[in-house]
Amino acid sequence: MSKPAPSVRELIREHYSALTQSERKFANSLLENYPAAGLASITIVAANAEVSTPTVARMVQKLGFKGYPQFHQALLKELEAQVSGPTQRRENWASEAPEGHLLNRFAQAVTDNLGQTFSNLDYEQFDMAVRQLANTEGRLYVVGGRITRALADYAFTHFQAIRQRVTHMTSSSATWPHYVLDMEAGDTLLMFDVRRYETNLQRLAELAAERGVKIILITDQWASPITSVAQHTFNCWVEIPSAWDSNISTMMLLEAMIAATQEEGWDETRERYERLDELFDMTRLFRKFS
Amino acid sequence: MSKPAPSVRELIREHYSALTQSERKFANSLLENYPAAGLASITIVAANAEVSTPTVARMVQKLGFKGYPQFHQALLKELEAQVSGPTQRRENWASEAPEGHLLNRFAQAVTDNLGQTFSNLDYEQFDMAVRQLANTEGRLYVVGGRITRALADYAFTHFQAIRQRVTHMTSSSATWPHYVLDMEAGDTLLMFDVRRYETNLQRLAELAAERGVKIILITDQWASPITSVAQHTFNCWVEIPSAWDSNISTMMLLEAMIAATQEEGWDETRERYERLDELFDMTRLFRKFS
DNA sequence: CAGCGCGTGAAAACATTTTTCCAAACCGCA
DNA sequence: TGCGGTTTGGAAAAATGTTTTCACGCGCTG
Repeated sequence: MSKPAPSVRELIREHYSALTQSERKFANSLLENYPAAGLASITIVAANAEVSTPTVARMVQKLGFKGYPQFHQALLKELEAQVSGPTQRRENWASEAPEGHLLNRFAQAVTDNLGQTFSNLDYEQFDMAVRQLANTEGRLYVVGGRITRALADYAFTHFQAIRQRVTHMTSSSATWPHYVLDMEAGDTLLMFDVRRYETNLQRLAELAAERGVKIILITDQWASPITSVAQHTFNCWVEIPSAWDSNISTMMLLEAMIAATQEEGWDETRERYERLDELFDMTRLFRKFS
Repeated sequence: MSKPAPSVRELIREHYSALTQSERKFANSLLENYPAAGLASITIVAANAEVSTPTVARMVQKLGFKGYPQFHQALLKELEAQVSGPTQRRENWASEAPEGHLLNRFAQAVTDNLGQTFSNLDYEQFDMAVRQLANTEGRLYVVGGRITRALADYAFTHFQAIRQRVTHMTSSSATWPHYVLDMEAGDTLLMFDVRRYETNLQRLAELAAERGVKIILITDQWASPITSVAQHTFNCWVEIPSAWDSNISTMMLLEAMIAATQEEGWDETRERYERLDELFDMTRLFRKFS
């Protein structure tokens, strides 16, 4: 063969859009546990993925194999090539990219950041902050800086779905005084401030604190000065080999908070969530999967 | 099992003295090309070693297997263990939180997602997409859906910093036709579409594709239908134990793209970047660390 | 050199796997 | 709600793989 045969993984990617729902179910099962989930007989493999044998048979044909045995052989070849291959895959999330490829350097940095962030996370603080976020007696204000505005937006979109009384303070600091005017003791202010800490944000934090607002601050490993007026501060590791900072760990923390908040107030908010879900269902074109 | 199962290699050595001539012939053939020479069907394996099928069948029974299929399975297991062994060792980001704490469950899910996303990433596609993103001859349009709007915003903020001619198509789809009007062949459209794929986005993609715009699609593991008109599609794993989907891996991919784009066109954009940096410096209050 | 026993593989019998076919379920759509 | 196309899995048919049987050949032994 002149071309290097594409891996089964690649074949799945390539044909994924042409696969039916059950076929995807199998594809996912295979990708999740690759390639082990494809090494047994078609009967067993199908049973593991909870689809029927014909489904698997049809799918491997879609991938371009003449039949299941061919597919099976292809997987074996890959496995074997990997074992006898030049270097044992590196322990991390090496993509197939070459050693020094940006993707791999990047993956390394992200791993480190997430690891650091997690191990420096005080889960009791986390739980308290979550309780605060789930408390719907006060309003919840969300605000971010130049870069973190997107995160604040993301937070807003989700919190809005799971609780009432949420406000996104737009990035134009000119409008902030209006919001502050309405803040009351018992309200919560979720702030994002990573380096180039912004003066405006600090002023806002001070004003809010004076009014008795509880501040939850998500910042970087060097900690924004807002820390001093915040109830709860969370530090996220953000360094990557680049001129700017990564917000993946920030995002991770945020999502964890959203998930926890939702779990916290699930009984009360479930109905709300389902109603919203239905509203979207009414306009959607494509079905959500199982 | 209490004892670690002995490898087939060991079994052969152990029983070697009890093997007949033809059986040894097969044993040697297997050891010479281990374990590949034992992975096919008994018929083929026997033919390769130039012995008869019964010989192989008898021998594997001598080794202690009930039949050829069991022997075959054992070889597979070994192979698989070899491959997944060192790789599988996942970093444990466990915070100090208790075992079943949401933080730990969440960390687990995120690890899996990032791992999956990375290993399914086609780095050649990635490089091509990056080259497209770095190409400033055409405009770069960025757009997202209901949830991914925040990501599109994040992308916009960064791309705007590193290159010229970037447009963020606001989330209100009513304004999209105006943008499409101005699109030209050679332009690039960076789209985010994760499930509950949105009809509007698909229409937009189709219109843009018709005008010769290159589409880079960032979607989830189930692939938005936009795939069919996109130049480059990237799948991000998004499942977490929650009613909604995680966008951490999406964010990771996005950041990797931004980093790569910046690296790609660094010489041309460095000056631009520094100038912007200075502008921010002029208004900031707190010093950037290190 | 006849007789015995073991090793071997052809071929038959058997078991399993794979494929094909088809009817039922499902889905989007009018 | 009913229609038309697609998807799905049960079951039978076909193919393939595995095991067993058995007869032949070889070499050793008395």
